[in-house]
Amino acid sequence: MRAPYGLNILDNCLTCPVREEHLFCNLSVHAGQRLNEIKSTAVYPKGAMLFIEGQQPRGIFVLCAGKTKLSTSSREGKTIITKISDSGDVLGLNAVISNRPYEVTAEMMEPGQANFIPRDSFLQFLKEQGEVALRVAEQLSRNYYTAYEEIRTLGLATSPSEKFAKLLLSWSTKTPQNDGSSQVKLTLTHEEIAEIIGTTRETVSRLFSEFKKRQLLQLKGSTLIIRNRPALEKIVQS
Amino acid sequence: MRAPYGLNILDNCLTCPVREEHLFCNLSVHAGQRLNEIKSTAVYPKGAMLFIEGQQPRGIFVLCAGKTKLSTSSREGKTIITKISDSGDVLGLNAVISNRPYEVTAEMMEPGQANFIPRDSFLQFLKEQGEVALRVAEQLSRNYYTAYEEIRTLGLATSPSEKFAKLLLSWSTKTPQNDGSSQVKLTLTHEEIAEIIGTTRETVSRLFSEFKKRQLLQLKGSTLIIRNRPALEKIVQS
DNA sequence: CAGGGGTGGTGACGGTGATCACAGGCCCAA
DNA sequence: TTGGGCCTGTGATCACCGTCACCACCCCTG
Repeated sequence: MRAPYGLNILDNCLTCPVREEHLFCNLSVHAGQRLNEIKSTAVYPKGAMLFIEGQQPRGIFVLCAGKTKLSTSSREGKTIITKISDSGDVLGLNAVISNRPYEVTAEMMEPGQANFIPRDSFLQFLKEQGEVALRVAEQLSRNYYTAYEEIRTLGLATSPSEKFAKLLLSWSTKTPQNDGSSQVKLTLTHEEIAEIIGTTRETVSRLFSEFKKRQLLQLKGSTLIIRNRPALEKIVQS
Repeated sequence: MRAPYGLNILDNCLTCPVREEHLFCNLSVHAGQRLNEIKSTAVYPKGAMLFIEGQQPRGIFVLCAGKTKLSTSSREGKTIITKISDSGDVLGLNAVISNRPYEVTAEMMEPGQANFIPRDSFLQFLKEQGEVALRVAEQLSRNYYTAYEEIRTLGLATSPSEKFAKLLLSWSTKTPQNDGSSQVKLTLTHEEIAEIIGTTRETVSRLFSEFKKRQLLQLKGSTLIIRNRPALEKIVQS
C-alpha cells in the first residue's frame, strides 16, 4: 500500500513540478541513495508543529505534501507569518547550517507529509557530497532574498492597502490568464492575511470590501479572481 | 608611503579586532596569497557609492576603514537603512554568490577604504579553496539571521518608541559600563535614525526629547549616554 | 434541531504619528 | 563677519487605522 504522494524523496521528485530550487532533485544516484538512508518520513495532521521558534535545530524537513505556515511571534502574542511553504520546500535549513535556534515556527495548515533528516546526518552528508553543499549555499542565498523582500514590504509600504495589493499581486503572478485576470484558491482566513501584511483582521475585511467595490477583485465561493492587475500595481508603486 | 589602515587584507586582519566572522582572517598562507593577487584596494570619499541597489553584481567589497550605510528605497523615494557596516565587514556577498542584482545600496558615511574582488576571480577562488567556501556559507547564514531580526523589528514592534528603544539597546550592548549605563558616539542624524526604524525625522526628534525627559538617555555633545537599560528593555518587551 | 466555535462584516471612537510649517542652531566657506 | 546649507526642535492639524463591540453567518457535532 502506498500513499498518493511519494514516500521516497526521489519518487516525490519525479512527481513534483520541476524546479531547480528543489534541493534534492536530480542528484547523482549515489547521493540519492545516501539521502534515502538518512531520511525518515512522517505524516502530520493539520495544526502539527514541525518545529517551534527558539528550539535547538534537530534537523531539516522536506515537505512532500501539505502547506506549512512559517511564523514568528513577539512575547505579547503578536504574530507575523513570513511565508507559506509548499510541497518541495526545505524547512529549517538555516538553523541547521548555522546551528542556531529555529528562527520561525513551522505549522501544518492541512494534513501532510514530510521527510526528516537529522542534523548530524545531514551535515555529514554535506561534507561527503560537494555538489549538494553548493545547492545548499544557493538555497540559503534564495532564502536571504525572500527575507529581504519581506523587509521591503514591511518597511517601505506604508498603508495596509499597499501591502494588501502587493500580496494579491504575488498570488496573481502564479496563475496568469490570457485576459489579464487570474484566479487563486483562497485558503487563508482574514486573520492569517492580516498576520502576513502586519495589520488587523478588521482592516483586511474592510480592504476586501473596498477592493471589491473598486472592481480590483471578485470572490466566487473560495476562489479569488483578480481583475485589473495594472490598478493593483499602481497602488503598490514600489 | 602607507595609509594608517592596512593596504593589505592580511595586514588589515592583524590590526582589526579578532572576530571569527571576518571572512578572510586566519586563512592558510596559500589562500591568503591568492587573495592578495585578485584583490585591489581603493580609497573612497564620504558619500561614495560602492554599489547601487539593482546593479548587476560586479564583485565583493571588504571594508578596511570607514562606516558604510546599506539601504533600500522605494520608487517614491522612501528609504530604509538596513545596516550600518563597519571595518571588517564583507559587502555584496549575497549578490555575487547568487548572481542576482545587489539588493541594497552601499554608501560611504565617512572617508574610507575597501578591498575589491571581482566576481569571476572570487568564484574561481572559492572553487579552489574549500575552506573559504564553508566560511562563505556561514557568513550567508549570519546575513540571513540579521535580515530576520530586521523583519521582527519592522513587523512585530508597533510603535516608533518600541523600535527606537530597540535600536538604543543594540547600540548599548556594544559598550557596557560597570554601572549599567553605556556611552556611544552618535554619528547618525535624526533623519538616518528615522530611516532605520521606519518613521519620520520629527518623530525621532520627539522621541529623543521624551526619552531625555524620562531619564532613559542623556546627550553630551555627540556622545549618547544610555542610562536605565532595564526601562528600555521594558519598552521593547519582545 | 439546537448549540457553539470559528469566521466574516461593519459601525463608532479615539490615539497616534505623518505632514506641514517655521524658527533657531551649528558649521563651513566666502 | 555674513551668508547659506544642513540639522534640530516644536506646534497645529488631520487622516488613518487599531480597538472594541456586536451581529450574522456557516459548518460542525451532539
